[in-house]
Amino acid sequence: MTAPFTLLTWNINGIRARLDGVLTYLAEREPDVVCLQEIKCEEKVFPRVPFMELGYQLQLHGSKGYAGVATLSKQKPSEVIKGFREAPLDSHCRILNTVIGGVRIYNLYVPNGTALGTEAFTYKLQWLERLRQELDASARADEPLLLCGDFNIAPDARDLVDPASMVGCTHFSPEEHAALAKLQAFGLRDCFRKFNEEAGQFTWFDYRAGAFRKNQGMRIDLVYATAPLYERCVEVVHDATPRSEESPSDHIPVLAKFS
DNA sequence: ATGACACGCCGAGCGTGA
Repeated sequence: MTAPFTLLTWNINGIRARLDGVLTYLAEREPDVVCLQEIKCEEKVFPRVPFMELGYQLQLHGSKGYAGVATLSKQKPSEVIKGFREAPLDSHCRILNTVIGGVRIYNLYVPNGTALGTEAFTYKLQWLERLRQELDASARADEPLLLCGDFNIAPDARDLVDPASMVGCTHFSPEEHAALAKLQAFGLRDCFRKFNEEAGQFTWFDYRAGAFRKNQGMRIDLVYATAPLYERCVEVVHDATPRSEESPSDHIPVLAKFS
């Protein structure tokens, strides 16, 4: 995109349970591109009309009651790919790959992994490995490319409350960090950390035990960009305000501005 | 040490989340 744009990435934990809040937020902020994760519905059930009325084009990749991603944009994408390029294609519906205004944008809901040693954990690692392979085969680090979404990995010790207590747990294991590092080694940089080096800057808070009130969470919703786009990144903000609204998602939105 | 919320699943607990 030669023009400036704002990007919003937000795991909304069910579009049907969150519709009013998301619409209100988009109407206020008017981001150019919106990457939603965990829409938790099939494409035919997604409430398209109110988003179209806000001026968005909708690209959906969803399945019944679980996972699913949606990319909304004011400008019509020039390319839309659901899932990986090569079979097997993303049966959980976790990847939506679009080109909007000349920028390839991967909207990602990385598998949770459940627990170390489980099939789900192996799936998470393999999924990240496949993503790196796809980038190698189809993308270039010297072109504008953006990966954003719910990575389900806290990149470093600043990105959760008590690293010591997370040893042996998913989201902060050496295996996941290695997979993330390998993905990043394609030539991607963490846009939030361009502007903020502090610990305790979280995007997800457990619904239980007053975690949000106590700022006990994790930074797992991330925006990665290749160098040409990273240079154009002028702001990344975690916006906690929707968490104080009624019936919030357990994730807060992340807004990134590019000049 | 454990549990604590919430979603969507054809209707009740359950799988899943992180």
